[in-house]
Amino acid sequence: MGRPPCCDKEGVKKGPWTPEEDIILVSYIQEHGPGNWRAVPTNTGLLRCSKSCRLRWTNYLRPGIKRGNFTDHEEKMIIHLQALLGNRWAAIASYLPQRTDNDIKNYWNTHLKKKLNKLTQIGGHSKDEGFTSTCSQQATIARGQWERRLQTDIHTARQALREALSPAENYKPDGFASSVSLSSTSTTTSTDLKPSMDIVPAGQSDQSPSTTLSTTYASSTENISRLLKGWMKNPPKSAKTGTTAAAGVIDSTSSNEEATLSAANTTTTTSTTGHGSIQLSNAFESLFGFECSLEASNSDLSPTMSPDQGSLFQAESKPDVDQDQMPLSLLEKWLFDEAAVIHGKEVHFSDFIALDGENANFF
DNA sequence: AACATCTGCAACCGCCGGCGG
DNA sequence: CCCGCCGGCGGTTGCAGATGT
Repeated sequence: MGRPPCCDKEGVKKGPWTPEEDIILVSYIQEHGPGNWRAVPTNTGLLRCSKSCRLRWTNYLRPGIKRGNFTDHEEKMIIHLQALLGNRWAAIASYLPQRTDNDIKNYWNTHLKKKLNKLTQIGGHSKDEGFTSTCSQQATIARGQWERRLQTDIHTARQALREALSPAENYKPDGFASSVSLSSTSTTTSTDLKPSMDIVPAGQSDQSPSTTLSTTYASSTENISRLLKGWMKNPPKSAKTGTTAAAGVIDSTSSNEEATLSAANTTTTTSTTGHGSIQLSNAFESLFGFECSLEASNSDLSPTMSPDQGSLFQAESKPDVDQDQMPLSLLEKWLFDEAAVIHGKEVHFSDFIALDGENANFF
């Protein structure tokens, strides 16, 4: 309250980042690992506020970010997740590990909202756009069908959840437990955990690269790409062990990140994380990328992914606090606050989707 | 070819919550 | 318990490039 914004300081540069700044930032993070953003401007000499540095890193420079066109599956997932979660872009982004919340938000605001608006105006009878017609139908019927279906699943879910939570509160799948334990310290660095993704430098996409790419920035992205590749090959020594104290925020998660990122370069995954994330994505793609097979929703999700995979994915690659912390609290609320959820006509599907993802852990 | 309008996206802003002193 | 710091999140803006006239 009343606290001046961090960027009010004189001499803080604003506006687009230059390639030089990017390289400085990447170099610093290469050296120290992500985190402790407060120290970044002072240590690097960048005339940027810490927030700007963090944003630049998480939204643009961070390895594993996929840029360029969204696939149909991604679009469908976004549409449905938005319908279920609302404008909780970070939560939505957590289900699309390669996309940033900013990216998804932009994509929604510029593309999908428009599409859906158009379709709802038309009445949802568009036939020329396979995707959109499918999605408009899904968007309009999804709630009802999901509600019905999910309500039928509620009983089962609740039973299982009670069993899972009540006898020993400490029954948590490994990943879930670790997510809880890590959540307090890894919120910053976990944002950067996009394990086992091919390094797709900013401005380059592994699929149908955007033709609107800024050519003026191409050289910089290449530079950064090289930088990052170098980073992958030579993970920061300090970030692995010694940075913990220095950075203050770096923890074991970061080390995992480094390890995983290193592994990413050789596609040798050191843990199941990457596969978990991919499988979860696939699971959701199977969930949302249906031929309108909403029937596939819950039942398909669970077998696609082992509990460990799902939980590991959540623990290690889900930056969002919802993924780390919401499940338990939400589940508790959901479990014990019956009237709010079950009897209300307006069932909060955000709860359900969280639970749905959680089903992978619990069921 | 020149101008106007539209679009996409990077970045900023303000608020909020967690955490530690 | 209070307060300040820090980072995360969602909404919004501004600009550059694309497209239309």
